Amino acid sequence: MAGQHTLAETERQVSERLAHMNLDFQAMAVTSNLFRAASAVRNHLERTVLSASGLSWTAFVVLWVTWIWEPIETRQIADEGGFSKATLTGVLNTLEGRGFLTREKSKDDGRLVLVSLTAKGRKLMDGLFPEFNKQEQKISSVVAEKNQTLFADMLRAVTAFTEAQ
Amino acid sequence: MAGQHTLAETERQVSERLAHMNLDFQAMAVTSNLFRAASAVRNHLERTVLSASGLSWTAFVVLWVTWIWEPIETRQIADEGGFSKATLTGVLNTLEGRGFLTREKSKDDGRLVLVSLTAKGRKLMDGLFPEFNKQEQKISSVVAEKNQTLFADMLRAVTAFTEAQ
DNA sequence: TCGAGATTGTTCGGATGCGAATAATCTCAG
DNA sequence: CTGAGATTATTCGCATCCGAACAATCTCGA
Repeated sequence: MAGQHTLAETERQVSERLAHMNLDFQAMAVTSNLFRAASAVRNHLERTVLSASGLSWTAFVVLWVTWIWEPIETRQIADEGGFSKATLTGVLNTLEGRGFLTREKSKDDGRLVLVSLTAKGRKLMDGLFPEFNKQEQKISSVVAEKNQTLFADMLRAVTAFTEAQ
Repeated sequence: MAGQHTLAETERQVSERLAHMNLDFQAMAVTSNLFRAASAVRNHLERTVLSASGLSWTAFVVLWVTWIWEPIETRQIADEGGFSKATLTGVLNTLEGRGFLTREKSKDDGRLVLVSLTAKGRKLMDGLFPEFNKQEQKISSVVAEKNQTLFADMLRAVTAFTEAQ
């Protein structure tokens, strides 16, 4: 990112190339900036916070969701994190191998697997998340305090609508 | 997504579990909803628009950036798309193999590679992008018209600040 | 009771995705 | 002119990532 072209230059070039197509450029700007922002923030947090612990973004999300909800069913981790069950299986293998969490068959329903953090995993999150949140705070501060709630609300609305489709 | 818990339930559980940690919950809500939104929109667009053409999200981004700027240097594609050069090499191999674009060594600088769409690739984007934009429009419509510019501006600010870090 | 259909986690094959190392090429001080 | 350093795309190894197929398990009407 932060490429040769500024965001403004890119948007100008886009409207120039696609002027004849009768498109909704405002909608294009919304989604395109949504992805740029998510991608930039993700890369930043991976570099500044997660890489020191050798965690990928997805691995961190899995740990975080488990931290909040443990014991948690795997299908719920995938739901909360927004990735597929197949992906989750692989990440759980990695994290279980590193000793951060454990899998356990549910007694009530033989199809389900319950995930919990180990003491090591809990210690990792206790140390990592405050640092993670400090970066979140810095990033969010570019949006004026009074607009942050509106910002989060709009993002929530986009999520809710899209998932309902 | 659209899991067992609503967004509100999740945020309540988070503040309950982490109440003792003195965190910035508003900042947490901003970034967490940023990723949920980006992920939901990406999954939705992949399913409704891209899967019919057998395109991954990243492959589509590569084609789109090339469509706008061709002929374009590979390093710029990676910049605009927000992924690494190593990733780009693989995706370019895939797309070149399917006949959507071509690579060509720069005459001015032997290190650079220029990418252009083939007629087949251009035809694909001519057909695909209007449909893609229609979905973008539907998604953006959940944000009130008068707020869309503010929304895009806030996303731009987040991107700019984060990349500058 | 029982079996067809639904649900779940895993496996499989193939396509991203990245950091580090590498070879080719360019730049520019001396 | 020249060679040390910078820049670029690729390669390599490994960890995601996904859809589809699969086996195990559960549900629930007949």
